[in-house]
Amino acid sequence: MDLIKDLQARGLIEHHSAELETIFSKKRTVYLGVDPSADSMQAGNLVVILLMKRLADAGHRIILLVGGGTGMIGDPRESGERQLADKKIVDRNAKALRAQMQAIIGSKVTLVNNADWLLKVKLVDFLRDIGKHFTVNELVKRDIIRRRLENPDDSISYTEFAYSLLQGYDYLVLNQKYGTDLQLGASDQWTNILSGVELIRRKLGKEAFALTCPLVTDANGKKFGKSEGNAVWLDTKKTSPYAFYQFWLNQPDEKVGQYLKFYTFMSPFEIDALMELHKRQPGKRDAQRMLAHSVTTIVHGKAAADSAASVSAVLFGGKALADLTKEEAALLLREAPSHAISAEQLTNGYSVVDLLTDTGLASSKADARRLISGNGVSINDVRIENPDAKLEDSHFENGLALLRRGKQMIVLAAPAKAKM
RNA sequence: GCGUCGGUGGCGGAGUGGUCAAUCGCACGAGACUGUAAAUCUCGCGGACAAUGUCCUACGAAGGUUCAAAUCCUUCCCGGCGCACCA
Repeated sequence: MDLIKDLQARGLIEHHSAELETIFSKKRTVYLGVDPSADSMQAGNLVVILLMKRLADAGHRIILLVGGGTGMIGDPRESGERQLADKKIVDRNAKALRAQMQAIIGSKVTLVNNADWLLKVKLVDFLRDIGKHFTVNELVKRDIIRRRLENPDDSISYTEFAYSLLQGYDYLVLNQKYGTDLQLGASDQWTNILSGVELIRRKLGKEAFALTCPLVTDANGKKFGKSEGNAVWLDTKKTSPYAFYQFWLNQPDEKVGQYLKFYTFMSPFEIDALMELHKRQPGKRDAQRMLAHSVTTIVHGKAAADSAASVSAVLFGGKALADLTKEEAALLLREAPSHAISAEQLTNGYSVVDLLTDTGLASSKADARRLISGNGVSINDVRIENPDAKLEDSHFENGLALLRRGKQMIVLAAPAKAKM
């Protein structure tokens, strides 16, 4: 299937600045900008990263821009002025993001940081050479800016107002330096991307293109926000491969089909066939299983995906810990998050509350107690009912205690000495 | 600069001297039902502890009045609006 049809079948195209046939009539140099406001990307960013990979695989040249310069400012949001990021943090985040994208997309990627040119820009030169090509009349018509102008409590600073010029300038620089002639982004970046398209046309008389994909939303129509606290990160330190796998496995029926198209490389035809099956037996969750395994493979590799699937099968297979085979128990100990308990702790009486906070399953002791009184904690699938409960020998099976918060958050506790 | 209104928990938004760790909605977490789903319902949602209670921190910041302050006063910081200045 050719690229255009594939992208359309997946619903990956939201806006495009010219006919798709024109845009893809030759090999392009494509760029995507990522804002370094965190040290890891998360599930929301992944669609557009994978879109880049799709283009790369189709033979287009790929440039990834980390917004080390624009990240100092931040693009305008719906409401409320952004906090300016600290320079050191931006630098550190930029490095982390760079490595992450490289790993997913592969080797033939050019990486640039707009701090390299934006931080050198002289104000008066910028206003003369770039600012002259933008009219305030046009800028104030933009949705987000207009909304913030109309709502006095959310007024917008000049800094954020000018953000679009910087992004436009990035495109201009990349066009001159690398011949970049296509910019990608999520649809919320559409007008910012067009700034660059316009700027290149006015200043250089050249045509450059723009393409956006839809913003991914969850079942409630909300976008996966980085600030929501429940973000699913690509960094294994922030979200373990097991948790990452579980996230995808838990997607609702209404969304699996779309996510398969957005987040995997299965062909739209295969996906449709799978969804047909799934509709007949939604309870089997085959579509979710496929989604979880595919995405985990893309991000963390096949070995990690296989392990996550195996651990999930054991944990949700309905078997008691005592009934696990040696192999299964070993697998759990190897793959699931674990926590060592010293002999003294055990003999001195180690409370379940402490165990919950020490393993990170609860954010505080108060939180741990709340969870226990809310029937949310179990060890080896036996519910802990007393908030003052201590960890005892009887809690261990095969030398392990499987601590569970809710259904999916698990940590294995094992005595420090006993190695299996 | 002057005047005026405002700044409350992740967000929105009540409260305007004790009954306030602060109504309510959203978000989030747990439970029930299910299919590790959705919808629905229930509970929870600052922290520590000798824990059905006690204490600490918290309503922009710092002081003050009071037996008692999110609530009153002073100063400062930040934002909105109006006026002035400047054009």
